[in-house]
Amino acid sequence: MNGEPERRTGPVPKSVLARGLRLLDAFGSGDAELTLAQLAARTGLPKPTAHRLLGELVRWGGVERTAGGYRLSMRLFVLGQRAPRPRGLREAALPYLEDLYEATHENIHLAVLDGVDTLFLEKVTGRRAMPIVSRVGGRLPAYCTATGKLFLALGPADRLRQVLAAGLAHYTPRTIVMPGLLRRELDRTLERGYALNREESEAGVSAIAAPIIDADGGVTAAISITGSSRRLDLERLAPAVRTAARALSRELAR
Amino acid sequence: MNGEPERRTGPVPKSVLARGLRLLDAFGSGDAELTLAQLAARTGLPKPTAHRLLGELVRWGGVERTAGGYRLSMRLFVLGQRAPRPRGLREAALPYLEDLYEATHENIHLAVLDGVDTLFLEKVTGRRAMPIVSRVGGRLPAYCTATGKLFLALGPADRLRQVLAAGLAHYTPRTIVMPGLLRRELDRTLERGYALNREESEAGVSAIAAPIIDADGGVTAAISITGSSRRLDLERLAPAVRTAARALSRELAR
DNA sequence: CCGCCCGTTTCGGTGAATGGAATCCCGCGC
DNA sequence: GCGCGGGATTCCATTCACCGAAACGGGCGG
Repeated sequence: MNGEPERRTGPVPKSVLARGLRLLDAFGSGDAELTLAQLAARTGLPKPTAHRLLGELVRWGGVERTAGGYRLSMRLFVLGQRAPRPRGLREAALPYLEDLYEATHENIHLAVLDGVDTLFLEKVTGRRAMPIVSRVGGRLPAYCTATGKLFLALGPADRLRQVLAAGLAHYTPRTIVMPGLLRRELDRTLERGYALNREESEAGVSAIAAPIIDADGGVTAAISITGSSRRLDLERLAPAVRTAARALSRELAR
Repeated sequence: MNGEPERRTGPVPKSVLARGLRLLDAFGSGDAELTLAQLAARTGLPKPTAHRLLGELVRWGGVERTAGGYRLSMRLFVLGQRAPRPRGLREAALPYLEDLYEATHENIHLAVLDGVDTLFLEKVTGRRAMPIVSRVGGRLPAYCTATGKLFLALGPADRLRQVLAAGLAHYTPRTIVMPGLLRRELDRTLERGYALNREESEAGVSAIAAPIIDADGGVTAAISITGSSRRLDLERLAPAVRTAARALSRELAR
């Protein structure tokens, strides 16, 4: 009936804390602000309960009231910045990302694997770069992104199995949706040492990515250059991304 | 006895949700990970209670267990990125910040006022920029930063009153701690239209900032260039920051 | 004017949450 | 090897914070 995606994951938890946290989760990336009724519907909580818990979240400061709704507040942003895992990585990577941006003036991403998705931890962009959908904190399926292919190609075989089990969907006509073809593509990725995305996630958009490797030889992250298919000569950019990725890997391993 | 700052703000709340959220707040920016005992002490919660609630936070995913402790997780970072207020501003500002970085190769900040502090929403930096203490999500007193002075100089008079009430402390020998001198400095800031910080927050570090103005003429944010006092010629940088700030203001007002 | 849907408030019953106490599990010193 | 201190974890009887159906108020559209 309504355009809202069904967000309910299992039954409503009985514990107050879990219910309150579910309210936070109910805010999707799409929605700037939500009404009480929407939040109650999404979380499955009775309206009075949602109302009471939201009141508490507002008092805490993580949520703020607006005329006719609720939205996540800056305080939550600040809290999130304290998380050590993305922070160290982002701060170490930033200089390298800036170098790549300056050299290419295209979109530069830092991403990690999260489940079966590539999750963008940082995005450096500018006026001259082609506008694309990705956002910091946003995600795309691993199988149709340059960074994601690295996690699949260089990671344990089980990862790919999970991705295939979850199913491959078309994002563009060029998205690789045949498991066999994807395997071939990942094999090539592995032997090349870098990954490509030729309009597989967004029409007209291509990318090249190189892996960040930890001391044990595992892929922990990836950096990519993304831009207009027409303008980008991916192969020509390979040395730059790979050099940056290798330098960052070395710095992180220290 | 212990080096931990006293984090308790008032008495322990009785509501479960507020208690759980207090556990999240207990993670300062300094500490990568905390033990159960530390968290219980900081929040004032009995150990079994803290243990139970942390278990729930871990199940939710916002906190993760490590060998011998707890830490904030990537999920919290992602959640924070969804907050609309900082996000729109950051995304709009990024191209301008990149331009400034490319032109100067110094540290570029985007900041807003939060209470009596300047809060950094974005930081663009690189290898050639002087390393400084500021971090995304971090804060410094408004009275000793270039961005902060703008909020005080261009904002309502009450802001300054609050800052003075909170007290002025030395961060460096050059920090302005005399209310009269600070007023003079803010007057000059107001008439110039941009703000300076000459080693007032960190030794050897200077900065220049320009304000982001909304449609009603209020300061909503500020951008700054920060670097080595020796290397930076602040006055020479003024046109660049001011132009960027004015352009961003116009874009946001649209 | 009326019906609809939203947000807000009320309130008595109840089970989720509580936290003191007991237990377990180290690492350390002797 | 053995006792000891400090942290983490488990138990469980008590209780009070939480619940949510129901009722209420208020704006909007028909």
